[in-house]
Amino acid sequence: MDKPTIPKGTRDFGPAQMAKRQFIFDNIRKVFQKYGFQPLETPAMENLSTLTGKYGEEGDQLLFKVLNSGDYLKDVDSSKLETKNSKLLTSEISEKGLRYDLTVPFARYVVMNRGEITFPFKRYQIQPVWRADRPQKGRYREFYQCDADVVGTDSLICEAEIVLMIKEVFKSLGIKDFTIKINHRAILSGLAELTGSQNESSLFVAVDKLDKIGEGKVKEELRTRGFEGKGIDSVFAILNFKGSTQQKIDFLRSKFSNSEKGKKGIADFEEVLSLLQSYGATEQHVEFDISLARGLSYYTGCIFEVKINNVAIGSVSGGGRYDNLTGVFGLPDVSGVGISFGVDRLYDAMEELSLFPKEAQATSTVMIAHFDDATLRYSLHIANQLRESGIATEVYPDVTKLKKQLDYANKKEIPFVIVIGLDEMKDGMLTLKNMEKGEQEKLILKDIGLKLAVGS
RNA sequence: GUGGAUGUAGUUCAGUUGGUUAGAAUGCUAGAUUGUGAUUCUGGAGGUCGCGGGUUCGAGCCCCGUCAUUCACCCCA
Repeated sequence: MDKPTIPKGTRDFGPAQMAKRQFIFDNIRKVFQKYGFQPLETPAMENLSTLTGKYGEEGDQLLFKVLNSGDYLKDVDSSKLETKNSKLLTSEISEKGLRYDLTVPFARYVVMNRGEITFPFKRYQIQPVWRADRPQKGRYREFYQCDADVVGTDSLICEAEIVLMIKEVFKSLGIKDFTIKINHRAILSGLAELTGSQNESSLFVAVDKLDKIGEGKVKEELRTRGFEGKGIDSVFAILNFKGSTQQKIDFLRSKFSNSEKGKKGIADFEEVLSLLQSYGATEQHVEFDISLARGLSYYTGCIFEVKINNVAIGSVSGGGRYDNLTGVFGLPDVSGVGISFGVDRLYDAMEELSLFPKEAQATSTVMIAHFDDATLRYSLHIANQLRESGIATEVYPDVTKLKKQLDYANKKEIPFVIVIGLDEMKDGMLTLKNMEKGEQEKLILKDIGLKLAVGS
């Protein structure tokens, strides 16, 4: 029998990891709720027809597909089997797939429940998603996303509040050095117009790699994709412009005098900045990045991406506005905007930066050690009273040497141990040991309760 | 889908031009300490060297295959 394993790109999370992950989830959830978002869960599986075609051709290949139940080959036309064409066969033997992100299932939900939903609808969703690509650093086949989206309004207040939420989430997690990159798809469209090419998406994909592969390679890629030298030069004249946000805006405005799209993008972006000011927020952490494109093709307005500085991991959060997402499900003209936090990458980054606070390593506050059946039995009602005061308490369940019990408490990083022997049982003065300092004192239960309640 | 790297104790790794019985640290366990952990000292358990084949008198080491892990590309959060 081989040792058991788990599938590539998946992970188990032990108690220590879970405590830290919960810390991240809890903080994100609190922020989402504070901004008026309500929870939603959707199934792990969606109909394949819901998922395919939403993420581009590459995305379709990364979908995990679920085989039909029962004898799934029985009714397949044998001539189709003979072709060995897996794409052709997929639709015959699989009609369900694991969700690839949370936005598309959300759009599906909105369309299905349009009658009951009050718009604007603000929902958050914290669930795993699956992608069948090859795992590497910061990339998993199963990972959690924390999404907050608003649909049914095109108010730029939503964009501004997304920026505020990002700031709050990072503040609560203790991450100080991060950058919120913002751009607007219409600005990119304006850029595309300058090249005179119709091939917008190729331009976006190439430009998005700018900070990763550099100007030379981006130009090379654009050339091989059929962009003209003059157009490329005009794009880079803009991309290479250095200056403050306001200077960038002014510069772009001069370039976009003939571009309706470009002008619209700039106006939106300026409005978001102005709204942030009205909230009393600063532009700290916010960067106008004209090269930011983001891959998902459904974005149409402002786009966001958050990077933690000085950590070699991809972006930990991203989002944007999409005007047409519900359109593919038959509900046009519903605009939405959303943000997604990648918990797994946040975890990796925070671990690398040693940012998890002590509280995130949740364990019992106190353990009760004892010597024999009588003291063990006596310790049970002590435990009960401590728990009634809201103190996380555990009793060492076996009668064994004190050394072993303390060893256990030490390994679990339980900060306090109450030692109960015959003496303690007689006079009610319990021995409270502080495991960190190694000190101990004798106290009555009530005082121990007070002390631990304050400490925890 | 493409390319590189790595597979030796529970874990992290060492292992000489191929040479006899494969090591260390850490962890685990028992004791020094019959009411005190994380530090100290002593003992013990723990390995089909990923798997299959080949070369050789002899393979952890060389060759071929295979599987797994991992990094990068493509792509993407």
